[in-house]
Amino acid sequence: MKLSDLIEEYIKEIMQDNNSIQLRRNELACMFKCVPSQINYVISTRFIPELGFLVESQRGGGGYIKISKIALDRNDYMLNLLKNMGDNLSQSVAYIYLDNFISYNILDKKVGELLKVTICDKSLENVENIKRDKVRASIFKNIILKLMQDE
Amino acid sequence: MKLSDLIEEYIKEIMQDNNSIQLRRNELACMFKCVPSQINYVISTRFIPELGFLVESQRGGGGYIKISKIALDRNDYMLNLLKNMGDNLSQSVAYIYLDNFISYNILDKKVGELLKVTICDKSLENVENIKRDKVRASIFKNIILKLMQDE
DNA sequence: GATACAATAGTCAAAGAAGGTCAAGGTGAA
DNA sequence: TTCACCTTGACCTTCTTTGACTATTGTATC
Repeated sequence: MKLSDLIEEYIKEIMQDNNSIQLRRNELACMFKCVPSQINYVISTRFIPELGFLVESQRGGGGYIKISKIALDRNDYMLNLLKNMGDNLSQSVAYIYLDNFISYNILDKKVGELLKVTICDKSLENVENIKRDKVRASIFKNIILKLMQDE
Repeated sequence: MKLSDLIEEYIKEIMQDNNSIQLRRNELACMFKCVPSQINYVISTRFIPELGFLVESQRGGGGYIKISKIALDRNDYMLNLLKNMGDNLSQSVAYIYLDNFISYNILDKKVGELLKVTICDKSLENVENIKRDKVRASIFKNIILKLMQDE
């Protein structure tokens, strides 16, 4: 398993019983025997707003990184996504959105995984590379619309 | 015996007790003293959907190739479709297939309707007209595979 | 209060670690 | 000989790890 995954797991572990935690970046880096910026990498790829996390930090003596779970209303979330996602969507970001749908019980896990398949690079292999993210965005928007309609 | 056959045999061997395995491409290539792309060749010629396999992969550090068996016997209808549907699929025929899936209880009605959205003409509006049915077929095949995945 | 220093965290680009694609050339059976 | 299949290597894309450099904040000193 990758270092980043381990760090992610560790943080999620200690967040299990807390909606909000505070970390010392250097301490964590030391604990996992990596450079401090690795922690930033983990946070910026796995504790993003799209996944329902809010990150705040403070530099200087006594500095910290604070991670909180934020409560999202499902419709607000989807509407927000629709408005802000733009016309292009990469596979990895799409997966993050779908994982988020799963964790907010908007989608059943199996259905979420099935939807990943409909927008993965492999399914879209016949679309030219440059247009792939655009097509994916279009499919994804229509999925959202359908999900909102079913409400 | 050819190298490709040996590699195929090896993979099938370790799949005997597992419906799903993960490989490291380079490791395997090293083990068989061949170039890594040979592994791709083996996979793309011998672990294809028509033969009952689903392949997923991840690049980058900690990357992998995952091969799963799909449940062939349980899914005659879908397998048949997969083999016979060809490389192009119109929206209307796709809808018929999905409706069939629903009536055979392969899919929940809601999920089926959601999947229709992912392959409808509107979702694929950014794909050139001539290529649309081809892209749809690709997405559809991947949906079938995922549905048949034996996990 | 201003200044300097120490203690944090952030940014970004390069290097590393996978896997993917494609086309050219090799090989063997019909 | 030909054709289908196999093997190889150069080049591409994606994700992770590392480190040099930067920015901010708290604290001690003047």
